[in-house]
Amino acid sequence: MSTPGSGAGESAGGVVPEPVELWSAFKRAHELVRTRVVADTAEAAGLSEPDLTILVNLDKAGGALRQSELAASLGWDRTRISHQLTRMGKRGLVARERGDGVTVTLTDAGRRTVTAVHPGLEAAVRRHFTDRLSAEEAEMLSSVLRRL
Amino acid sequence: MSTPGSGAGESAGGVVPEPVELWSAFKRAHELVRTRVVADTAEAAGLSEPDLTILVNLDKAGGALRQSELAASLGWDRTRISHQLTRMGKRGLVARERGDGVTVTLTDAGRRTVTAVHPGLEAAVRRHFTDRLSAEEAEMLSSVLRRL
DNA sequence: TCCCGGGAGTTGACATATCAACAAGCCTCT
DNA sequence: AGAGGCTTGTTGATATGTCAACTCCCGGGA
Repeated sequence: MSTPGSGAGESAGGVVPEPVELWSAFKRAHELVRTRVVADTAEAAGLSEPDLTILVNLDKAGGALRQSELAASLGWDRTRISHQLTRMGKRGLVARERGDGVTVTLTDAGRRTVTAVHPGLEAAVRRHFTDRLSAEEAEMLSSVLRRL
Repeated sequence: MSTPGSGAGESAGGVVPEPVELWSAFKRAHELVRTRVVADTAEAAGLSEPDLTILVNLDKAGGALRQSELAASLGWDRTRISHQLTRMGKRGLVARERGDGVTVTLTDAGRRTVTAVHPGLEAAVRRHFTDRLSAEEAEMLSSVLRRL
């Protein structure tokens, strides 16, 4: 299926990839970067990738978020968040309070953990991801990702 | 808000995003697109996303691959592939043969399934992913993803 | 008031992913 | 031949993700 069928709107020099191919490449890149970053960071701190994701997101938001907002900001399902927070709660990284909905808070231990891990995380993300992009690529990628 | 739109190459005033932020955006976009595409395709055919991933990859390779090559082309771990193929083997979608390593083959049922699902998959990927990218963006994304 | 419907969270059962240990084939060196 | 060491694949235990109920709360109508 490599032939376009109709040579509509082909621009010089660049080949517009097939949709499914591009999506496969996207998944593969995600997989590779994720694996490498996790190997370089979470592992060292006794954290899993989802742990780290939640901690970083809460930290970025100032330490507290409504559970539904946390879910939305990650693109996660509500049951996934619920299970994950339950596990993290048992380990003392986060706390939940009922109010108007449920508010999730970083505990002191959680804050200490994310503070300790963040420099290594940033270094790993640079090493395995952003350092491999030019400035223009990073900007374009950022705008594209926001749009999805 | 600087929206590049159709402007090419000009990056006046563009803000290069923070590494961790960009990575979070990447993960979120992956999550959202994945969820939507799966909801529109796999669900209908009784397939999970990993099932679909394997089937499409095998199909693209002509129907057979060494297990380690399959793993490498997806960025998957060997135990993940092994478990996944075991599950799919039980459902008759793929078969394994020992030889120089292990060769994974699409069964007739597997081939029929992927053929049946492919049009819907392509439509869903367009709808939720590539249709939201300009041609230049798709090209650049493709080159960036290959590099990772 | 009662009932209905939707949003938000939880729970338990099952599917998938990860980790550590193991097995088998295949080199090479001695 | 036989002892290491490397690559590939498997297995079982545990962690994480998904699906289908279910609860609880709230805000209309009739």
